[in-house]
Amino acid sequence: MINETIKSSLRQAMEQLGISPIPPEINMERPANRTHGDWSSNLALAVSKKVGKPARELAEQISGYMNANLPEGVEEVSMAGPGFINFKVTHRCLLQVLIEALEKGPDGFGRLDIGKGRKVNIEFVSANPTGPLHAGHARGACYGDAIASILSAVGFNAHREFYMNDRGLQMQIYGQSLQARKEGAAIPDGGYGGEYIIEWASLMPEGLSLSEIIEWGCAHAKQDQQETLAELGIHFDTWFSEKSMIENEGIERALEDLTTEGAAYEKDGATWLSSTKFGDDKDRVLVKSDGELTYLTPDIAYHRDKYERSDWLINVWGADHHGYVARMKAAMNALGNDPDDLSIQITQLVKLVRAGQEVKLSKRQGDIIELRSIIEEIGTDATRFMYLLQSVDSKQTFDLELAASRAMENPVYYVQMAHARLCSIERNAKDEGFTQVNLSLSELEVLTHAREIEILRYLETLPEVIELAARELAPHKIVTWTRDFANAVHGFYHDCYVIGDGVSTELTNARLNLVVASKTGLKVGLDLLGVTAPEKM
RNA sequence: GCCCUCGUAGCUCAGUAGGAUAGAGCGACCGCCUCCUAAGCGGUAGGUCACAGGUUCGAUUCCUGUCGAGGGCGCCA
Repeated sequence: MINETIKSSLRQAMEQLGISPIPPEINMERPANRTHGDWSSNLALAVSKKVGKPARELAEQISGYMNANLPEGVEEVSMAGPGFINFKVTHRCLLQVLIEALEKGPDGFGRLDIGKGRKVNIEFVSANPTGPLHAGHARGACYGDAIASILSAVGFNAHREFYMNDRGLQMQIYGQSLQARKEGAAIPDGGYGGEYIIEWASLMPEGLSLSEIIEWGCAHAKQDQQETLAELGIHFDTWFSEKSMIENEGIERALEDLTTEGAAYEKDGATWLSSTKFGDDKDRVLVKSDGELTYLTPDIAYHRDKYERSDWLINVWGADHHGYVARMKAAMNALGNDPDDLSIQITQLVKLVRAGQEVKLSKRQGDIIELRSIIEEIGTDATRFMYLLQSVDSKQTFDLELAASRAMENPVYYVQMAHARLCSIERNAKDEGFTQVNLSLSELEVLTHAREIEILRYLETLPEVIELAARELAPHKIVTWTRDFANAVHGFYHDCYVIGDGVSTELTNARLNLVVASKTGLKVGLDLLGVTAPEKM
């Protein structure tokens, strides 16, 4: 990478000029303003104090030296502002990204190996098996799946996991609700009042016992959820059953070990976790005085199980669960698992509007807008793209009507259209007898138009963007890149004809390389988001 | 009361491991098709980065406080 080359030449320049101390880490960044160059270093500003000379003076000295001894791939070094050293990269160096993208293709370009095959377990959705997935599950579903894809792309061994709370009181109530609806009776107090219960009860076989009803209901809910997730292209590696930990005594063992570690105690007829010892603000009940487990206890056993199977755990939880973070980390800490290996990502709420009007998420008692109906309304691609559009740290609002529209102001269409246009150029070129053939650097040198340079510059940043998205578990950074890159593609499309009068054969061939490389970039980005890259629209 | 996330253009949001003139899309206004999808491209207007302190050569970014929005503080799940 060119920035590595620049770093070592900076270091060399300091040595030659006798400037010390040389910092262990030299910081290279992309200047916000392109006229400042392709790369920039704040080296002079950073060391100015220690060296005892003004930053501008140091920057002047270093850039002067480097201009006289230009590293490979650098065209110009300059000092600017309060003491930045800016680098302008050569045209040839910029063109290299084309060769890389074309050689690696959509399955290789932008892939890194920072994960080194480490196992990361991503638990997300984990809806109760008592009903269909609803609007509230959408953001976590899209987010969890996207970070799993991104982490895979940077060399982690990613595992998608869904935790099913298939035991406990709420399953009893769910079963009783189904049973009541089956018999045409009123649902019990605090029961599941949703419309879907009536429908599901009618699908249920006659004459089942309550425990059989629960088993049927659980399986039915799971299947229903699986279908919805499949529509979104989300497939879990593991559906982990809470009940299975009763059968294999995992919960019991967790309780015993907490007691052995001195992290659990008895009080008022209940068993408590001394979570305050490990950073929580109060102790939490593990076993209620009636002998029933709280939600926390099986979840502790479950997380411990995940620790045994993975190097890194990521949980995607809704904002309403954030209060749960401290106690889970405390419990893991008590059991001797490093809480830093557990990342808990909280997703903030999403508000839906339709044509400017807020969409009420809960329709009536027990019924919430189903995720399925959102997918039906706006389509799979728009669902994924829109839910990934913004940082999960922020509350989000988006318009269903806009997301469903086939119009330029719809960001999904804007990006997909850029890909479709590139494909269209390829098809038209083929009709004219041109097919894309990988060219050499010198043959690509005809690509000098400002629009072409802009594409090269954006394309080059994709691997960095993927790395950042992985490091920060932030898929929306990839979304932003695809939107910016699509903008560059549309500009190129508009101003640079690939085939036609006045375009030389050499230029057509070079531009076809740019077209295919750009397609690769868009495809890589969209793949990571789980959005299709259409050939035609 | 305590905890979490957020507050950036009229609207929806990027940006911040401290850096140069704070960006995009939409909306408004003005241009651009005899030519690969005008489902597009370009331009103009629009900002006290909620507010007040602090740290720093430098703060939208870090710290403290205030205000505002949403969420959470159960022997519920």
